[in-house]
Amino acid sequence: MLDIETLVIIFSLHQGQLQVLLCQGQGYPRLPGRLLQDGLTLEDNALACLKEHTSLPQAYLEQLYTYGDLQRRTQTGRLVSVAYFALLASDAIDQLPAQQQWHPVNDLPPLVHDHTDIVHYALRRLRYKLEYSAVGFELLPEAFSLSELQRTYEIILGETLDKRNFRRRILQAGIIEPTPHQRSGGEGRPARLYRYRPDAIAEVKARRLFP
Amino acid sequence: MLDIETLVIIFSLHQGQLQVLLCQGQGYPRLPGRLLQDGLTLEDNALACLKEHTSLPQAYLEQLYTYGDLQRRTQTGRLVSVAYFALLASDAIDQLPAQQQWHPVNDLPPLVHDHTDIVHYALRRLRYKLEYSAVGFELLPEAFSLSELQRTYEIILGETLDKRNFRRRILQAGIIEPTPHQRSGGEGRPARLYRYRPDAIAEVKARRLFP
DNA sequence: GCAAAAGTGTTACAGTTACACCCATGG
DNA sequence: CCATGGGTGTAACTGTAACACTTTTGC
Repeated sequence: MLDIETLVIIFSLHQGQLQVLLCQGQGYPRLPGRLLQDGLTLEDNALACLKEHTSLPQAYLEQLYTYGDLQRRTQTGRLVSVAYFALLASDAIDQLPAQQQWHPVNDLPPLVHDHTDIVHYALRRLRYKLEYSAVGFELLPEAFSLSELQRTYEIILGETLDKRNFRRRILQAGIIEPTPHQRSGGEGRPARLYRYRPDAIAEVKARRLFP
Repeated sequence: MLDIETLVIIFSLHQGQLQVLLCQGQGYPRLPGRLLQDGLTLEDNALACLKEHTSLPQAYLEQLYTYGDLQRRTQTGRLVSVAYFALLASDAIDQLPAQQQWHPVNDLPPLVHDHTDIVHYALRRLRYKLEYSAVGFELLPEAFSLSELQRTYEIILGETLDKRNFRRRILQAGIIEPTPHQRSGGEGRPARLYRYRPDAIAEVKARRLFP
């Protein structure tokens, strides 16, 4: 007997940290998963899994890797796991039932099977992808300030960035545009809000290093 | 009924071109594939597929993508295809039965299903990977000259590279080392042979472009 | 000695990094 | 008026790209 499941590593920003959604497994927490349903593509099945756990029908979703080792089994037989990772916008999170099990990716409890390795691999891919594509916006609301964007990058990359250099580069890249609005209400000077330009080229070709 | 197959896009250099191994499909040529066998991991199944078609037990092998749309079917039911790409060293090729169906990747015949798209995606990944990892060596024999290495890069990338810059960068990266041997017998001055340093770090972190 | 491929450095330019102060608002 | 976060430019440096001639071998 052979089964396929989709696993989804669901990332979001929360309390200044990158967090992952976990659910109850056998003994240990585990990644949300769902057996592949007849009539659904792999991606639709992953989206259905996302919806089961967050009620959100849509999100940035990308295939990560397919795991097919022999330890991977259901009760009845062999299992192959197709892992996806998802990025949730922080404003979407705030509207959730709030009884979710979010865990900071830097401080995960032990997980079932190899799920810890899978999360770490997803994080590696996310960091890597941040460096040559515009994927960081997926974690922010539609309108955001440059400081919020910079904080997002810093949280994911785990390092601080220079404010002036960050702004210059992100604006020169032409992938965001100012909106007429400002974020006021907080302390300090109100920030101009920007939005991602949907017509911008999503992936900027990185300069070749080698050779 | 649900089945899993592994597909393998087998690349090699041949006659100054990057070529792909195809086999006979229904009406059109197709990529080598093999239904997942009980007791084999996905990767071992892909290796078994490679061995069926080339008699080579080993090669550079990397998972590419898993295709799970609804058009993908066997006679009996649904099919999910886990695609891998393989790189064969050019000296290994020369020892093959030679009745293989190699096709230049730039001049493919029409293929069954979406196999043409899969090959093009594999090529994109190969090109991309060449820019930040040492994967180019996998297509060469163990000992190679710098000119041969440069030609390999030029063929895959589809552009010419500056000889002096190429040499400086590849040597500075410290990923190859000279051997005491030379390649003589051809026309012109004999070339010093180099080999890949197995202790070198395989992936060089590309400079971040963004931001 | 000539054809053919191997090998070798320097200079101009572009992109990256480092760095400190003034501005607008709310309380 | 002061605390808080927003916003701005320049100079040194580092890495990249462009470029032409000499060397070694076989015939």
